[in-house]
Amino acid sequence: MSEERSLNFLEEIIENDIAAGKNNGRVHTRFPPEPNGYLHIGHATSICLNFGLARKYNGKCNLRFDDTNPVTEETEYVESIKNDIKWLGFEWDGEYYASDYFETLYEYAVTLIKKGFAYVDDSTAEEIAEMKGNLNTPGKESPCRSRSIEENLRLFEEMRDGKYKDGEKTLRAKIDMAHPNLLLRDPLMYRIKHEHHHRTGDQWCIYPMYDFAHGQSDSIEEITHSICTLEFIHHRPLYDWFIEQLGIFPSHQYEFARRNLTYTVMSKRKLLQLVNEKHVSGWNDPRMPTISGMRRRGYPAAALRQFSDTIGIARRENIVDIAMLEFCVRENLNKTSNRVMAVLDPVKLVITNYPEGKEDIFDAGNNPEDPNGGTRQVPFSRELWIEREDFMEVAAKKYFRLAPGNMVRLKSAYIVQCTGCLKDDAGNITEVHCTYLPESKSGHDTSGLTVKGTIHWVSVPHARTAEVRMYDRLFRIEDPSNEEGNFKDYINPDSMNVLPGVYIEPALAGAKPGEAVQFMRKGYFCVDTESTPDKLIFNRTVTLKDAWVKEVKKG
RNA sequence: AGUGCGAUGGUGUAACGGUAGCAUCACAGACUCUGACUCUGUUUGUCUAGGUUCGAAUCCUAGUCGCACUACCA
Repeated sequence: MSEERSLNFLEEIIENDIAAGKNNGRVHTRFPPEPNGYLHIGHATSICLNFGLARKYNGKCNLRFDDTNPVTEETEYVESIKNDIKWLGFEWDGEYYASDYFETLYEYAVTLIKKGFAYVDDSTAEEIAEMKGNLNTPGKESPCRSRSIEENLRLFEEMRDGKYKDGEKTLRAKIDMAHPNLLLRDPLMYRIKHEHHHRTGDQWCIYPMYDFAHGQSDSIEEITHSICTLEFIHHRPLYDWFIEQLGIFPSHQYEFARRNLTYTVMSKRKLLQLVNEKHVSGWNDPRMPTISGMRRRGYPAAALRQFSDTIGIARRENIVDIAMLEFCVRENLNKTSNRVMAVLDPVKLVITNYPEGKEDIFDAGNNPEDPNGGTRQVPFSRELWIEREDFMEVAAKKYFRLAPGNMVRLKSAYIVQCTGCLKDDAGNITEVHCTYLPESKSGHDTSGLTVKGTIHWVSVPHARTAEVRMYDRLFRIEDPSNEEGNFKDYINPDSMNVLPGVYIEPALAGAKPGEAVQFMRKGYFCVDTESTPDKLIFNRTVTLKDAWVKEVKKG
């Protein structure tokens, strides 16, 4: 039955907490995106982690938008984020916004001022940076540090009332300007921004910094396990300090290593650049590692969940081979997608002993992996389209497709024997000729023959056409971010190859956007969102593994 | 340089003082009306040097290497 699976380090922490009766055994996580961009595969694994942990331990998981910077945040992103999480198959327990807590946060700040743990600083950004010191020299205390509590209270209220311009004053925590952790050298709690906020409008002109919003929001929601990536590890002492001084619910932060993928970039800044500079068509371009891009590409949500599960979770840096993701995609699609025939690079096959005008209709199984997958009808005639690469005038060794004298099975139809080919003046093959064996009809084969090769085909008079977009990796090297020079220098020039007139079998005529199929022997494809009944468009989701390609490469 | 975190096959992840395992990749073979899927097998690993111990990936010491932190971003 089910194998005993070892726990990851977060599950261990949680199980220990439950065993110790911490929080009465309650588990409450949260996924805290900032609504300033689209979610990517890294977020997807974080979503699976946070929601998955809550699910596993009968807990809850909130969705909380970390919207404390009105300059970059927009409602458009809120909607796309919610949509992506739902598509991934998760439901949040509470939908919250850090901006919901602005009033409470303000009161918390007042509390800290009253306790002498915060002060208003008149220093400019440059002065603050100057006084901060650096990695090996301690900082200097601001002249404002010794202001009286009464004055701080008055000034902070005036900041809120809009009496000061952007950057004129800040509220800082009073901790230790000589602390080896730079974040503890009197970090900023509030800054002035006369900006319109996507939810609170013009109600506020002071906004809390991440460090004075995130932990407090966790605490307000009584989050038990606040999970974030490793770069926030230096923030944890500050996270704990604020909670302790405030005496509020003690949420705890735990960090894990973000997961990187080969042949891609993950930072929002770089992704934004790809979009803005039109290297891709948008955030949901099928080559993008965004959730919306992968969805459009045809990656099933279940594959993303499986991927997240498979790669696990740890605290060491890593770069996951994209082959792992592709494996998960293939494994899911193999079980669920119907097989159909499409000829991407066509050459005509003429069956010289098949009467002109005659046709057969074959029932072809939709999915060998699914006994209840049903069948569809596929028309057959004297002239068929086949792949150009399925014929060789002189067969290479181990090549068992069409070549003069060779026999192959036409999938779901007859066995044919190649008799030769026609060429144009330039020597290009224009037609392949063969004869068929009537007694080899699929399902009623009495020929007694077995052939090594089976190829796919589409009947010429019955064929429909579609545009097929052949996608490949966006970058041509494993780790574009770590390479010398600009990451954009490593964009794969062949990341998208559009085939305008691919022949597809007629059963595909009514395919709807989002529908996933396997073009037999060619890969998994899905109908693009831009597809219409008049102009069908397919995206290549992922290729099939191809032992023949490897054989050819070996030479 | 200061502080913190980390180091297990090509990649990801287990082993919590007692047989270095799983997945993927690669390779070889079987099967096949998809050169797919499936099945079988193979190669490849504990950063280094000491120490503790009957026994060390695990504990200790010293080193090496990598990453993060010096935004009024999150």
